[in-house]
Amino acid sequence: MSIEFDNNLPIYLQIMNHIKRQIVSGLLQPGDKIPSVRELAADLQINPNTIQRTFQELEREEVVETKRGLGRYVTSEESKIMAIKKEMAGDLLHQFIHGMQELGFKNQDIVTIVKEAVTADGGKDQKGANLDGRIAEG
Amino acid sequence: MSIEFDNNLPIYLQIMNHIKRQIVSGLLQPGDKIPSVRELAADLQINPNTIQRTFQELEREEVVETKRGLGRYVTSEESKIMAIKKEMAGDLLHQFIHGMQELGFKNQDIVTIVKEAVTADGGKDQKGANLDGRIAEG
Amino acid sequence: MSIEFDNNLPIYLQIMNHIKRQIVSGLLQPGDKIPSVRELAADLQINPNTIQRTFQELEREEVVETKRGLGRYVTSEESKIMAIKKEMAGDLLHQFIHGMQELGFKNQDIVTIVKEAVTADGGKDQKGANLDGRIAEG
Amino acid sequence: MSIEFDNNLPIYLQIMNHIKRQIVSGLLQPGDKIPSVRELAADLQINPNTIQRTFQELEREEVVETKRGLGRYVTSEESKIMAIKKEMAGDLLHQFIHGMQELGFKNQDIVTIVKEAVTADGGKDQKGANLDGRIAEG
DNA sequence: GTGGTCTAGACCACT
DNA sequence: GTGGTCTAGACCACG
Repeated sequence: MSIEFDNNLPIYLQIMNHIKRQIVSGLLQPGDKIPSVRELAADLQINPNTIQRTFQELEREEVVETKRGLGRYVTSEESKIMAIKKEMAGDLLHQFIHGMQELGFKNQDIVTIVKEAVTADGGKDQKGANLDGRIAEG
Repeated sequence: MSIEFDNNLPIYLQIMNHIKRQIVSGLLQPGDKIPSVRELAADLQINPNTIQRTFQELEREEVVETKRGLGRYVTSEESKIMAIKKEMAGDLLHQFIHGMQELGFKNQDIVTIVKEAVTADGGKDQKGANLDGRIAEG
Repeated sequence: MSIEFDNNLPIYLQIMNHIKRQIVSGLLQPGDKIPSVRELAADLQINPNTIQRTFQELEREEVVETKRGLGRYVTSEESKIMAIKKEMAGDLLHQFIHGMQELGFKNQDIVTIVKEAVTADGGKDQKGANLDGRIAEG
Repeated sequence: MSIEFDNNLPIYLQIMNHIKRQIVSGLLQPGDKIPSVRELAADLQINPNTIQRTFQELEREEVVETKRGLGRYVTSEESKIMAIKKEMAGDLLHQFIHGMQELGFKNQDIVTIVKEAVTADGGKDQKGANLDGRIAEG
């Protein structure tokens, strides 16, 4: 595991999101063991306190469970994972559409922009590409 | 002008984004005078220093210009405004598509979800609606 | 007359320096009439109060003199002009050499850099050209 | 660290330049920890907010980096430091030569004046010394 | 301990 | 009246 850290967001949140994404996308399966605090801390070169906080929060959200003396495991409740996926996707969607509307884009434009971005190269590094036409109209 | 403040983000950034959106969406035109520090501070019930910080950052991004002793004005370089709009839209787009891909959605699913969200109700509060089907497949 | 204004320095100071430079370099001769406040204000698109302040300061430095009802004139005391030239040149020189020394340049390097800059193109827009070698050594 | 403050320039800029000079001249090495906000504030008898502002600007220029919870460090990119040194020296050079030319000095005179100033006493307080001859000719 | 943000109130220079 | 800077003191999140 390796993460590019963004200075604006707390590290523990970034790691949290990273793990949630791994779970939601299936990379970590329900019931899988997750690394120990000290292991992950060494791996990511992060203060163990920060990792500890990450896990605390994940536990609070019932994404991982602690088995005493054995370690931490991804929750085996698949419905919980589904709920998280739905929540994360809903947040992304809402934030995107709301944001685009505030910038003055019309709904139809938004769909077109997404379609173009996605067919172009799969979404990597096309920041702003294909946007020019829409903006001129917007 | 009135803003609902979100506790997670610094106030000065929220005001900054608010003004950038007003400019980019055409509500504030190039060359328009923007409120004075004291005026906006009184209006929003925010400390003048915080407003000052907001404007300072907007100036650094060349979105507004100061005319000494007269006040601050929206930049009259329309190309700059276009660039900002493109940047803001590109960021939103990238964040959305990248995020959805990390959650395990396929490109075609992403397009469909956006299309449904947009045709449903115009993008307001549809958090998670219509997502269920796609998630089951993803 | 036209001046490119730098936002960091007060406008009245910039105009002041501009006029002093014109005098010192001979462009304005001792005894020459200088423009009236309202004339210069209109010409430079500057608030007349600012021009007024400019002239006040120039008068305080005895660079210009007012002849009542006739207008303002460049001082006819050539020794005064010489003194100003010497002062301005001395300031420039001191600021330059002191600054370069603080950056870690040796005296011999400073001379070489100036020589190269001056022989290159006369001092315009060669910001940093020919500096590379010296910096590596410095 | 101690600085003589000049009332004309904002304190935060003076501290900024002071630190940049320390870095550029090698007194602070790449990767070195710089004093904390509170520490430097106490040391210089300056309000911590002012120091904060100083560091914020240095960060914007990528001269220092923040490691969250740990402190601030001189950038380890030596090329960046070189670029800063080049920029600072270029600015000094340009300002000096351009200024002297505006005063009516010829290129050869400028070189001679610098040479004399530097050989005289190393650049300290020779304001105007040795200038007289040149000025008479200029 | 570190930096980041915010408030309150003040003074100054400029137009 | 405008923006720019500075002080004093406070609270918070992060590591």
